[in-house]
Amino acid sequence: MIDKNYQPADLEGRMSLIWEDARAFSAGRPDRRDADPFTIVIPPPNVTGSLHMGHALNNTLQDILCRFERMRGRDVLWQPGTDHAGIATQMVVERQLMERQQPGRREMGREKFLERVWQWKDESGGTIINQLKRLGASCDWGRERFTMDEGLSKAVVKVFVELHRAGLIYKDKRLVNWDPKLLTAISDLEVQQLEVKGNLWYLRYPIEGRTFSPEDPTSFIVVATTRPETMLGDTAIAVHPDDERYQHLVGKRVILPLVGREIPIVADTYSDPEKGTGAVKITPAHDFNDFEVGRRQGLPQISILDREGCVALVDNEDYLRGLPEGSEEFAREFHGVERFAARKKILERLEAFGFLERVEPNTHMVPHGDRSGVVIEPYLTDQWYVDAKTLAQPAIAAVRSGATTFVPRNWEKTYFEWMENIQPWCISRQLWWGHQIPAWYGPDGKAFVAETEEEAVSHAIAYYVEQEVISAEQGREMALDRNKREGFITRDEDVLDTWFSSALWPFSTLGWPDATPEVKRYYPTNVLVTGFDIIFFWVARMMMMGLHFMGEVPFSTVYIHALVRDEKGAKMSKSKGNVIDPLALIDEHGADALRFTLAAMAAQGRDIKLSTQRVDGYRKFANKLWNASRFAEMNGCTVPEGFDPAAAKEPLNRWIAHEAAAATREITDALEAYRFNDAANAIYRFVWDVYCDWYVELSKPTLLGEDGPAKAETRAMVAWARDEILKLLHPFMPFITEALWESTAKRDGLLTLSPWPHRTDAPTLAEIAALSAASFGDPLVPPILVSFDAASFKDEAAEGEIGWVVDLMSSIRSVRAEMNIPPSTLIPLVLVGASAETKARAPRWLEAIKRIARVADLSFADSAPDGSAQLVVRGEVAALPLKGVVDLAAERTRLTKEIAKAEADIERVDKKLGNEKFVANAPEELVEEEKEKRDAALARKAKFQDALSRLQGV
RNA sequence: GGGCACGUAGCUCAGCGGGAGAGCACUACCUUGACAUGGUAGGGGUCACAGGUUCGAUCCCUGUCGUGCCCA
Repeated sequence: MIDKNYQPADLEGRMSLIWEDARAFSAGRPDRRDADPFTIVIPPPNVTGSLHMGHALNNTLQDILCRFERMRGRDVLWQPGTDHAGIATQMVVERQLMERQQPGRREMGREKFLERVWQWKDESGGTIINQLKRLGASCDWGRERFTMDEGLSKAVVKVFVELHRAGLIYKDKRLVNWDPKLLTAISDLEVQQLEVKGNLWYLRYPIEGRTFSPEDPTSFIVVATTRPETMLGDTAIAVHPDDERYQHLVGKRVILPLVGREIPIVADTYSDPEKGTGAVKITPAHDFNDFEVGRRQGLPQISILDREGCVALVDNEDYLRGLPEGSEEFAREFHGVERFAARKKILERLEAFGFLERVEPNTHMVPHGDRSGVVIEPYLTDQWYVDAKTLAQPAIAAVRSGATTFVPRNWEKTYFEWMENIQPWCISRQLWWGHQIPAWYGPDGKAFVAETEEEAVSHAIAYYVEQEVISAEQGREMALDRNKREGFITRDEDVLDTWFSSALWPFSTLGWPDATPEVKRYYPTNVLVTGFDIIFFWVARMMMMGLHFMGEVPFSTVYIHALVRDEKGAKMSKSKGNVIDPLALIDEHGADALRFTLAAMAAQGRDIKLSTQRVDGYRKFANKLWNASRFAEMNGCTVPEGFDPAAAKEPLNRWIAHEAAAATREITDALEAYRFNDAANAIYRFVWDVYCDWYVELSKPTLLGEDGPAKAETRAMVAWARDEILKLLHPFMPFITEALWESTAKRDGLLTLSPWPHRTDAPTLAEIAALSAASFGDPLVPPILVSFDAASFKDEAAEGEIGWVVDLMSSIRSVRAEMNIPPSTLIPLVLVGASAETKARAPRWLEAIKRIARVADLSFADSAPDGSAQLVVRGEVAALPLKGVVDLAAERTRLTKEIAKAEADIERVDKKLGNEKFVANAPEELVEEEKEKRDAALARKAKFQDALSRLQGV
């Protein structure tokens, strides 16, 4: 029994349990052992995450593909899991400690803190998984993985060690993006360039050997800078080698104001003569460009800030080297001053001594940490790097060769652009939550990279014995006794970038590095579904790691979907307060409605502007299906055992089979091409416009009429078509379809595991004509290539008949509305000069016509009765005698309009056909088509004119 | 500055070389035995603008204007 009302909330909960109990989404089901695998790995959401609209879209699309392929008989593995999200998670737990006024991370110590994070993960880390289940995600939940679980950690260590051994991971001292709030290095991708209104300060640097005077321009050189506080670490001034203004100064030295350091003026093409004064200060330890200039020019690097972004001059040997007497005092004065306070203080001092020439407002881009939001400091530190340039080569080649393709294609350009200019990837993070780097340092700081501490120890001992740092005897003792080597080597404290482990996701989740059956069966995966914002973060890196370690691309297709925005097109963000919570939408409208909305709006290459109104509309769609199913139930519609829809005799039933086949084909084609919106719209139209509005309506007379073969067949067919709908709609609206599947018949199994409707190639008339023409006269090709198997349902006669009924009814309704004839008024219908075919058809549809078009009775005549409204239906005239019922003037107006319309058509076609070039150049079929249109329009015009003259006579 | 999109009905968006489409909103009518979360009919668009290619351009090309995003 189907409930009277469609209530998504309880129905969706119930279906989730049914699927779970049946383990419906388990990969490797015994009955599919021989099936083709179909694999998708989920983009693992952060454990800290809560389902947002982006997740909802991303997972809806993946689920549609998985359910589609599962119904097509594939062995589907949708691999779920979560990401440990280093910085984000650590921040969440630290915040929690602070809110509860508990000891902070540092006070607790590393071990205790990590315990605490794990505890948090166990308690709260499952939130998003449950939310994904509410959305209907058909993942193989039993295989859920976490980037920091044992198996995945093993993969991470293995990858690190192997890449290090291959020279593709190395330690280097260079500038990194340093986050002075989170106190860690971050990668280029985690830096956001934000436009900031600042100033350009013009500073005078006195030239050595001249007496400095603000009045004497020859006594100094002016440099422009946006970061005056870094002048403490300047080690040169650069001018362009071709800049004539400064030729005479190259090679001379200047005295760094306030500091007193002597620094050279060098010629370097980095300096842009158009910008500022053309002379630029060089601070290699605090600016990426300056760092490169410094390297080229052999300049010292003087770091003048500490980890927290405060000036650090006391005991700073690099800074103090070579400075005049009394510099310590200045150093003490500025030591510990925060960077922005220091900027102000230094500017005041420069101004006081006449070193500040002028200030210009200047808007420029400033790097910010995407997590902390603070200004990033280029900072000189030792970090671990991946040689991304080398790893990128095969990854570029794989996309070039088509081993992996992007959908839509244009994202490949973005991918290439980035991959071809890829920079070393800084992978070490000064955090605690994450995979600790498997490197141990000996007493002299030499690094030993190994999979285990034991292994590192033995490498270290061997090395130091050979270096004669320790004796062979000592070495043996240390190897045997843990206590003896206490403190001999210490592990690197840093952890890896979260994306390092995510990069391994397509194979680490399958059990790699072990040679599991899963790795063999499910790698490479079929498609990756993700947003364009993580092509660099994730997709590119999976490509690199997958190719390097598995020797094969991790996925053959990357489907890039759009961003979900609010209804005005603004990016959803907490600060703007325009976030639409998918869970709230699910509560209100149901997961099915939300999913359908997202799918219907997921046109390739276009962002989704989500409106809740639309979601509500699709809930109504679900309600419509619900009620149509109730109608079927109330009329005893079931599919009898062994029923063959292809054997249906009734034209209406043959017609719906034909339409179902066409819809199947359209939906299947669209899904295969990732055109989710086309697929969604096709099923929507089929359910509402075809099945509900016409098929069910036209079947009512039969269903409500006397028992007999026609009624039995119609009952079976109404149910059969509904089942086809449930299947075709299931990937989009899994809950309601499964629920209706369950409640409308006794079933062998779940809908979600039922076979997808047979993809019948129902060729159009044009296709049949083309095929026949193409094969005509060729003895090797049979006249018609397409075999019309039992399930092909192609039926021109049925299509012609139902098409005529539909057109007739629509026309009558239209005229009635225009004439303002109330539904209560039944009018007679006269078919004028009807063909034999029409004469045969019409009585079959009498009941339906009476009912739907509000017709009193039907008769045939050779000419239209006087004073009747006349319609042209498929070239034949239908008359509605309206004498006394209707305003004849209104009918005259209507006919005049119809005639004008026909004339306009004729005129347009004539213009075309009158154009010699058109006739000469356009394809022959098109010219034929135009001629046919012309004839049809002429005939229509004649009939309306005839009708009009008849009306005049009244 | 470089790159990628996008300007189509009041709104949100499909379509993309041969007669302008959907949903919502709007107007009128209808409680007909699945559904008023419904039905029927209808109004509404020089497809941003200007050139070009073509027999033919909303669609292809160029430019202009406007909007958004990514990278430097």
